[in-house]
Amino acid sequence: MDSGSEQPVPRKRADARRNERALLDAAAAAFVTSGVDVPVRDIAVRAGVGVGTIYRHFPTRADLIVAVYRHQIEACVEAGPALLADSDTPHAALAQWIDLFVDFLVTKHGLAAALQSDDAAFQTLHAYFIDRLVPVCDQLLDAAVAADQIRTDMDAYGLLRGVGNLCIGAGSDPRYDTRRLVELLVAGLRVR
Amino acid sequence: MDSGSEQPVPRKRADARRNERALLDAAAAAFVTSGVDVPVRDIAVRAGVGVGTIYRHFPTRADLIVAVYRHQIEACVEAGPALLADSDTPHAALAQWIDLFVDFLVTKHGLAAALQSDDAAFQTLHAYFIDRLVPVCDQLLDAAVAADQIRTDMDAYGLLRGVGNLCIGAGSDPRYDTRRLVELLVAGLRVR
DNA sequence: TCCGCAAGCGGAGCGTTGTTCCGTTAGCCA
DNA sequence: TGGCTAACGGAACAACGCTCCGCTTGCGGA
Repeated sequence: MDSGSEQPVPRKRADARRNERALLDAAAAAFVTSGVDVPVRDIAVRAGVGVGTIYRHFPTRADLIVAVYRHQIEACVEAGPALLADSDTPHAALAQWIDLFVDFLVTKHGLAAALQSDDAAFQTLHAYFIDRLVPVCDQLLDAAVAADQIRTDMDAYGLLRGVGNLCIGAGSDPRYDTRRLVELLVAGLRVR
Repeated sequence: MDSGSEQPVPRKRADARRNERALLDAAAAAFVTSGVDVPVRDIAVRAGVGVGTIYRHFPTRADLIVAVYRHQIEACVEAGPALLADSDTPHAALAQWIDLFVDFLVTKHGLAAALQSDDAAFQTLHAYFIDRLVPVCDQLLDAAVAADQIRTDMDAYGLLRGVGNLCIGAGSDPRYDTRRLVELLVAGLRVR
């Protein structure tokens, strides 16, 4: 964290900053209408730039996705400790936090699938989610374990991937109720 | 089911039958080494045929996948009633049957993901699985419900899709334990 | 204000894959 | 054996990810 009066990294050119902003807006809009798998060319057209400009600012699709959703993910990260402090029980906090995570995922068409993809282009995406969310989930799990509310043999990584997987295809079929399945999973976590 | 001495549909030409067999073998081998997303051309080369021949025999990738795995899926279908008859409790039968399903899915790289894909090319695949497996699962669920062993608010379709989803990415990361998560899901099903 | 340079841009173009289409080949039956 | 046509093969087209390089333009210095 530099507190100097001037940035050590030289400021980017005005058009570069303008394009980056335009790309983020265009990508966000494109993700809503066509999912995170929307063709790169479509995003470029929306933003009024060439495809080369996209790759210069965001080398992989994962970088673009992370940039678009960073704020929401961070909000989810910060909600963890807050829920733990406010909820009646650690298990309730865990359930509510997972609900938040599900809320986030099911509204981003194709994101849950991209998260589990073994495509190299999505490695950064996977890493970012793991890096930010696993510690929070770990904290919630630890608290619930300490309160003797859940089994001890489930780790945060596995749980988050499981929940993420259950969010794949949400909304594609009215008979597939993501939330009920997640609820089932969390219920299975309880000690009996 | 026609029991006449001759088929109403004229027998296919010898080369056509030979190629279909070669394609099934080639596809099975290609699926093992490269997953069910293996490029069509690769399968054609393995089978020693042109790509046109693939599309003539199997109009969509789903048709080819179904043809390759039909035997194993039918075995799973038939195992349902057998387990129900042999197991100690309906819930045990359900758990064992789901284990069989998981066994099948986790050994087919990419199949679980294809199953949930909303790609039109996989619609037939999805439909076939649903058509064959949902009734069996339904039977097992009904028996467990009748024995007061599980909750009544879960339908076979939702459960199977949930289990299928949990199988996505199996084996891609040693920290992701598909079987434990499925076990958790089935545990959450129990009445408490 | 003007100049020069390099940061940044755009999109043509290549490689990969799915899918179609049609000229050619070769089983099958009379 | 001859001819009809089922069946074949692969060229060709479309869609997409990604790279590369000639051109543009923002910006600091004179």
